[in-house]
Amino acid sequence: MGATTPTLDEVAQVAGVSRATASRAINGGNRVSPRALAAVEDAVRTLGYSPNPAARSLVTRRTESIALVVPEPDERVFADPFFGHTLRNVNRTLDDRDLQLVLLLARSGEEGRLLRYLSRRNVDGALVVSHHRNDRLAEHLVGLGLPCAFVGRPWTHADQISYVDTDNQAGGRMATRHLLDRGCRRIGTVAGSIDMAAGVDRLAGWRETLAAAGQASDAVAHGDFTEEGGVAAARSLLQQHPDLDGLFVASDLMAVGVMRVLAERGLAIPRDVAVVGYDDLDAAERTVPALTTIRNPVGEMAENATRLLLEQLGQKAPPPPVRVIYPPALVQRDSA
Amino acid sequence: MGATTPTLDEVAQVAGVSRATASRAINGGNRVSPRALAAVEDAVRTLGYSPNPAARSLVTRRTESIALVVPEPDERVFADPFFGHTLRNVNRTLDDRDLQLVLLLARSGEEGRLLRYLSRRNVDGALVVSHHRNDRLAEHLVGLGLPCAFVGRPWTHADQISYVDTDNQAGGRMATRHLLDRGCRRIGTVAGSIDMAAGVDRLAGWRETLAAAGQASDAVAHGDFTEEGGVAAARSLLQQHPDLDGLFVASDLMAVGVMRVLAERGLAIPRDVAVVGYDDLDAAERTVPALTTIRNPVGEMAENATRLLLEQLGQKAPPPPVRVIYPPALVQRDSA
DNA sequence: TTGAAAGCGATACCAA
DNA sequence: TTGGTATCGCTTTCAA
Repeated sequence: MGATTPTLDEVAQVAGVSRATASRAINGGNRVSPRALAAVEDAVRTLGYSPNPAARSLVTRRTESIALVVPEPDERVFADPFFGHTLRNVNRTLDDRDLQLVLLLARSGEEGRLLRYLSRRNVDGALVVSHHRNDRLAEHLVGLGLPCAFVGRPWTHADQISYVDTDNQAGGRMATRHLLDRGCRRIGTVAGSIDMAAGVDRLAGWRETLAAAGQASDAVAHGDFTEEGGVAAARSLLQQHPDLDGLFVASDLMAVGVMRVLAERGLAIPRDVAVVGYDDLDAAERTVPALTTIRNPVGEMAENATRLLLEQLGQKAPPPPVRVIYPPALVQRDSA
Repeated sequence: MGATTPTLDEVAQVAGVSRATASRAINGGNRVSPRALAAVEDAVRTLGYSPNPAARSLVTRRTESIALVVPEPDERVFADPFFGHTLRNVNRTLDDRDLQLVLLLARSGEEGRLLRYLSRRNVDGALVVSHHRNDRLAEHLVGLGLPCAFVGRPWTHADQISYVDTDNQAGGRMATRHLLDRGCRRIGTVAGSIDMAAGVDRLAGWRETLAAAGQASDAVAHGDFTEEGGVAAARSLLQQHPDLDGLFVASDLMAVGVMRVLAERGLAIPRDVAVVGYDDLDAAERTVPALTTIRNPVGEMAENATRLLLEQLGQKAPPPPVRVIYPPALVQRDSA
């Protein structure tokens, strides 16, 4: 079977109406008599008709799909629960609307294909997550005039783009203050990538708090937000600063790696070294001891970013950019 | 500014050629004089032209994109390293071709939207992963005549669909035999979902081997291939059969949960209870003790399925379905 | 409420 | 090698 897909013309013919009426009947049924509507619906059913999306969007100039853009080598995407939570909440927020979500990953480090896909307006809008300093996404999207919303502050064009974020610097301060308060005298950090706003801001919060307390802020190692990155960073950090008694780790996933290293070295958590993570995703509850961490409202952020994007899709003129910043919160468990 | 996107007509005008020539120049440049080609390329650049995909695919009847279909509630997708590996290898295999990969998840359990998307031929082909007994994907795709390939044997229409798989039953036998060989006398299993071929086949292999050895095969609990599912299954299994000394767990991820439960109960692995997992993804190396498991060539399968799909895309007539079955292999580590 | 007809922006055939 | 032109399948005025 699958010979040829029926067209709207055939539907109209079978229903005994014009193509125009058939079209109206299919799209909401406004200004169509009940009689004609029923006839068309019947015809659609018997013919197994489904509209050709190319033909449709050629005239409507809409694709009825939006992209979730993750400019990230795919290995990382699935290892990090952050993405799973985000995807899930985006998807959930889309439930009412008849929009298809298209997940776009930067294929093997080259973003050309990704940008081209967006340029061609294969989607009506884009949600950007895990944006890096040197990807050209913000610039590209603004130039394109494509509706978009970022999860996490864009590096450039931040005044022209709607985004949601948390106050990562405040989170870094909060974590560091907690370590100071529980008596740590030598506090290091496993920071995130410096090409991501979250990495930079959390580090700044840590540094600032130590400076205010008159402590040295030289014990820094950078991870890449992966568990293995946490392992490597912890190793080099402990190597250079064996006297550390507190660690602020810029993500829970990295903290898992860090805790593995501490365990290997026979260092007790929190007695020898106290550890504070960041994110409060499921990983945090499962570590031994349970991880004290800074809660990042990942789900709310994803949902809200999606809403910001959906709002733009209706409008013809781009609405003024909106910014939503969530406050972080300390979740105390057993590691600090 | 994103006023209006230039059309091919404008490009042609600027380049001083006809629309037909401009089109040829853009698509491969065959039968176009070097002079005309250069002029068009210039015009494209200065105008910032990119072709309208809707208009294009209206006539070519191709979308230049393929779907990775995951008929799975999204929570699970990201928790399982299986998907990450699959996605990554699919993506990698696509690197040479200028095809966009579109990830389609069944949104909150309803597959209607997903099937509709495929019906409309929004993609040129589909790769299906994690297919369940009661989803209508195989039937739907065959009915549609849409090129497709499955990772894992389809429940229906298996003779009309190309797919790759491993011999899961042989894997189940292999794992169980290993437990018998190391002296286990009372072997249970945490099986996978019975609505997935892999779940059923691995269980069958276990059962068959115990029967052949004259042992009881009544200690069965079902998990859903998640870590939490493994925890729950292990609890109920140990409750009912406290005398177990060997466990075949149908996925590494579930095995992680199972090992947590055993640890809680103070049961030593493998001394008190030997454990064999399935998949051999990264999780297996990280457990303590390291997990003995059955290796599933996930990467090769994904790559091969992608190739099977790509081959179909060229053809006008559907080529005969191809089936590739990989042999499983036991990877012995410390848990059994 | 209906239908005739004018596009939407490309590709591809065919004659030149 | 080129360009005129017929499509592709649908939505959307506009008159009736």
